[in-house]
Amino acid sequence: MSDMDVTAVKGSDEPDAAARHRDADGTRQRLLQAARQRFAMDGYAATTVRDIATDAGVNVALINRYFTSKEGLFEACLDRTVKELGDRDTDASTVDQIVTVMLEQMLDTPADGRPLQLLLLLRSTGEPEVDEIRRRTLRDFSERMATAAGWSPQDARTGDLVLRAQLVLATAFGILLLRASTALEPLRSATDTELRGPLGDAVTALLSARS
Amino acid sequence: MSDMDVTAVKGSDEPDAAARHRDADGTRQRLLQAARQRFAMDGYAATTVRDIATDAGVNVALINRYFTSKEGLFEACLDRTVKELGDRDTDASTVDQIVTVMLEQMLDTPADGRPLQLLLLLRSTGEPEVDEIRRRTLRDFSERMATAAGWSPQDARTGDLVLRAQLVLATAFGILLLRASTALEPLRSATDTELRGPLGDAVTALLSARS
DNA sequence: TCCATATGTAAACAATTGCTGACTTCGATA
DNA sequence: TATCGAAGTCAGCAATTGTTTACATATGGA
Repeated sequence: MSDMDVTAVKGSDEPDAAARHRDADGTRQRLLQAARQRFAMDGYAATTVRDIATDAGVNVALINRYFTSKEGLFEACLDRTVKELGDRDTDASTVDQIVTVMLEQMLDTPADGRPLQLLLLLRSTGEPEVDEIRRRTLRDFSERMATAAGWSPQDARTGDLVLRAQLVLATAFGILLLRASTALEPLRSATDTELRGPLGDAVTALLSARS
Repeated sequence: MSDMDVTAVKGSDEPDAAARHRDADGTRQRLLQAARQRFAMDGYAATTVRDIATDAGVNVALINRYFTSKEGLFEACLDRTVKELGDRDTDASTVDQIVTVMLEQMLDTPADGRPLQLLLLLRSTGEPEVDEIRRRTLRDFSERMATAAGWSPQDARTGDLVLRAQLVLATAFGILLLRASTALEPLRSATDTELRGPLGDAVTALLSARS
């Protein structure tokens, strides 16, 4: 997470090592970014506010100033994930598109921490209220996926499609965990090309219309 | 904290509230059982040695006496899981049998904490040495599964079967997490009967011989 | 019976945790 | 320029953490 080398324009609001001082919004973003990374990778309890502050290159006290508490910072991270997850992929209407969206979510695009976004939904603070947000988000997500796969609440024949969509979700989470957290080979080093085939088989088997 | 909730501990001799005094081996077992439950459900960092001791109905200091440290206790839990995982399912040679074994591992058999056993392999202490044990165990497990599905290291056509087996593993872990830790409905309440169909479809699609 | 030792208990240790308050410093504005 | 508020720093608090130490007590063999 090196600094952007935007040295061309003087007086720009880029977070230059010298110019980023006294930039409250920039500081908030740096904290959010560092927190997402830590929370997603190591979990809530294993992450220290001092870790986050150090990663962000920011004083520890500012976490409490800008986010009230460690838990407040986590909720802010969660909010962003929930928001971005709500915007995205409302267009996926076929199983193939679902596979594409899933791969897109799970692929390493180092610029934004996309795969970490999802991983965050598996991390718990222990507070029931925050956990409920996670649960509802996952519920919504799986129901949208089920809908894209043909689910309609009235149709009894598609009754288990939500469950099946949640199995797809479970697969995605398992892959993310084994890759990012456990670093299991060869899964960890598998490219999206290598993953697309097997993952497509699994998702298709789970979501395609059956007799 | 009443003593009622610790009587669920499986002991060779009955751990009666009166009779269990001065039973070193029984105390070790009570600690191991409580620790597995906590570590698997809440993770390593979120679990307190005092939590474990209270669950086990045992003095905190005995953790260090019998297992040296919190991490030593975790390793002892891990050893047991690795051992039981090594013994089991060396006989699964067809995809159907793999599904059966997976369901057996994931089903709630309250007596022993089978699903928690697997979940433990996702929990990290942060110590690289302990993590390596987890990694190797998962690697072995997935290679055994791939072998059962027809993998041979020489045959290039089965080259991605280990990766596919790890996707099966990922699915299992995801399901366990979403059920036990996140309590996502309807997945959490799904019976093994309801799970067998979808899970069978996914595993078959991942591991069956393809053209 | 008596004592050595295994087992368990209680209290407190040092380190780390999240968090707070008083302080300084910068920058915009009157 | 003087000033006031926002942004950041610093030191330290109170609580919790894993661990250890000193002590109590039960148990079995001499």
